[in-house]
Amino acid sequence: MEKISTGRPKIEIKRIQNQVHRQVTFSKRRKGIFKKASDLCILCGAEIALIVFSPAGKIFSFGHSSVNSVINRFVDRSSVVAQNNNDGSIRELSRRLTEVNEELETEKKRGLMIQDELKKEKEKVHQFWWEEPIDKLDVNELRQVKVAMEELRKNVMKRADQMMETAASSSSSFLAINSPLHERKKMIRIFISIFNAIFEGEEEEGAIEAM
Amino acid sequence: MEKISTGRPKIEIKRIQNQVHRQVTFSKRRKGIFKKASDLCILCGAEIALIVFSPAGKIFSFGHSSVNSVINRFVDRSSVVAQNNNDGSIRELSRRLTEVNEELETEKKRGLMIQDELKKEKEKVHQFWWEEPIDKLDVNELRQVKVAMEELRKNVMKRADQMMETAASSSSSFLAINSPLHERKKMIRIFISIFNAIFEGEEEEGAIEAM
DNA sequence: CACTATTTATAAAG
DNA sequence: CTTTATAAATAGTG
Repeated sequence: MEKISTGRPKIEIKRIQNQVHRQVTFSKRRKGIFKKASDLCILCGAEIALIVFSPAGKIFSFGHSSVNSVINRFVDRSSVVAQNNNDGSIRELSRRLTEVNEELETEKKRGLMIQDELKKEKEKVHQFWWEEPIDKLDVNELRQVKVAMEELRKNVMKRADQMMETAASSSSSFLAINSPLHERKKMIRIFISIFNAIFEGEEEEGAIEAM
Repeated sequence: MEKISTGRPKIEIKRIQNQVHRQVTFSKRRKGIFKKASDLCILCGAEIALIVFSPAGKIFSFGHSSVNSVINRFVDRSSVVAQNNNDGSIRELSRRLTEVNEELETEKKRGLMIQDELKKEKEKVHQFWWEEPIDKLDVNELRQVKVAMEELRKNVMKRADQMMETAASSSSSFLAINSPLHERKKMIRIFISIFNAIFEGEEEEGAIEAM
């Protein structure tokens, strides 16, 4: 048993013919060079822009402090004063547009995430309150329910009264603005139904009192 | 004579403090990274632009096929808009920039509003559900309230029954485990109170029915 | 800049 | 993706 691996062979620096092989090497070396760039920035405080297009046309870039700032610095230096008028302003505009576009993208993502969170939060808390279970309440909470029920009873009564008045006088109210007359009458009927649902159960009451 | 070389030490990737040392490292690594860039171009046929500013402000660049061509390709990509060197494209760019800026503004506002709503939703530690106002419900919600109230009535009755059974038999239940007998009796009284609060109001019922 | 002792990067294979 | 053996890069030194 000699070498079970050939190890890393020396390779000639020339175009790699095998397509798959070339793609693999591209990935590995791209990773390597971006790390080198980053290291150089950190170690020496250099400003660097590195832009790489893969043979397939995919783009990769790195910049410190940003690709655009380095490009601008480069363009300023190299283009003497020649294209300061037209090209320069186009590039500047392009740069700004890119920046703003990126910011917009970020902002949209953020918005979506927050919206999602809000949705979850609402779903979590909001089965409608009147659908929440009574089973899990402790003694003190049940006391509060009692008080609240009495309050609710008053409110239902009051609101039913208001409804009646509104219907009788046909005076305008926040409801009347959007509701035709028959709609208001329907609401009144519903209030009465609620009222009845809450207060109608005398027969069971007797059973309880017998205890 | 003595080969007491320590060899190459591992170094941490952080800014090199010593100024001379930093300059030396910059030179060495700059050479390295430019070779890597060149290799990547040749091996894989990638298009690369590499721009480096030394901490002292000196500029070094490498590009295949040229720095500018790669930069232009980069700018084109990221700005979406084709970059023809005429006034039309400037106007178009300007217009788009304005557009995108406005969209960004809207998006930010929307984000803030949603975030605000989320905050409120979370803070709304819920007054306990039975304390929530009935005033703001619409017709459909009121219908649901009615159904829920009927359900609630049944539940209260059922629970009161359970309480009675538990008290009568002294059999263990999830409540009995933690509650001494007098505590359970107290709960039963509370249930009965609730029940009464809900179902006792005959006198008002008459008034409603008169309508 | 040249010289190593070492760390890093990576080509090929699992 | 992980491993392996080896090529390449490079920190400290003269």
